[in-house]
Amino acid sequence: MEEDRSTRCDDREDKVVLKKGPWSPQEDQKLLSYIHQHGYGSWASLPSKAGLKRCGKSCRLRWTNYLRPDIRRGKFNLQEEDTIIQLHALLGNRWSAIAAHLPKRTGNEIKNYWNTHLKKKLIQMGIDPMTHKPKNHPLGCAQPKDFANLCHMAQWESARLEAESRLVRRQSAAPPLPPPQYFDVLKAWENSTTGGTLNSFFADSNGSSSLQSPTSTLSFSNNNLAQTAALPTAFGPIGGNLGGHDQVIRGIMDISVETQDEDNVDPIIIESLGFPSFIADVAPPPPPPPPCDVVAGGWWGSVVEEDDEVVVNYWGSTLNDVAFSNRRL
DNA sequence: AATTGACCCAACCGCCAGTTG
DNA sequence: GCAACTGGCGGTTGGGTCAAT
Repeated sequence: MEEDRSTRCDDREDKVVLKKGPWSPQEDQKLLSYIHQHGYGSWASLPSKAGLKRCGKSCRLRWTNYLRPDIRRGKFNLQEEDTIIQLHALLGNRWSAIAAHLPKRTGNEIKNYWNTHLKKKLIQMGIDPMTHKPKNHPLGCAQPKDFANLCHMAQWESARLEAESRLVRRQSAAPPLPPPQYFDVLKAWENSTTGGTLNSFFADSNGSSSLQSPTSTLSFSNNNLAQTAALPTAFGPIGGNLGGHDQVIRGIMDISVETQDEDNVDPIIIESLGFPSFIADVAPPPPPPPPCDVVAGGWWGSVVEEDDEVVVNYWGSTLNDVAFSNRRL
């Protein structure tokens, strides 16, 4: 492939001197009118065609973070804050994945907001913004396997979302991206809260599953299903108290309905939870945890014994929030 | 009014994965 | 299989703004 060398941002001897720094209104106008007429098929060749002395990378950034018409600027509302915090707990610093659940917000904007506002907010609440655990939480040393499974699902879906959006971008460069596909787990969740049943999501225990997004080539293998099916069992300790999965799920549904007031996240919930390390699969493995005296079931078991509703409430709220944000896309 | 420091955010940088020849 | 290239992402920075002194 022949590269238009003048469009690279790297320093080169044969380069055209490229402008850096803030964009002028004239440059914005040039970029906008070019994209309006031709779309943005190739960022590498766009600057020269549009008459801009910028590298393609800079043009792409300007477009995606500022000029795109579907960007909402201004303060984040409580619902958005809530969603960001909870998605960060699930996905870590994967801003683009988080942005996929926040319509009209860019990853860069969310990243900035996290670094300048939300991080401090959590710290003030006594929560470690990276692990989402209360600092010095006595139970913070164990991570339940089932939580890891749920986390794994979230990450898996996130990766799928990214792959699909990449595919779509390649298939049609100029037209705006379609709304991201549902987090399948959340889709089932949402379905269940609006008349469907979550049981149908878990119904097929034979290993086949209808969980497949229209564009995804991924399907649930037996192994994947085993992990997926861990969701109901993730509530096993509670199920033991409540008497089976159905009841557990119904309980979760009820709570999720109660948490429809998405502006209301009780900090006590977060504090009492001692969030598990959701990002454990993404980040390098943490140092071995110090020995701790928790009952069988570790973090989960302990918290459940003390306050099982709080745990369910958190997940109800988290999943509900993501589903809510998807509904608005 | 001048200075200082904190805060905010647009833009840049470096890295990585995927694609192409 | 390899090198060159592109697009995308997360981390970081620099300059503008604002409040406190």
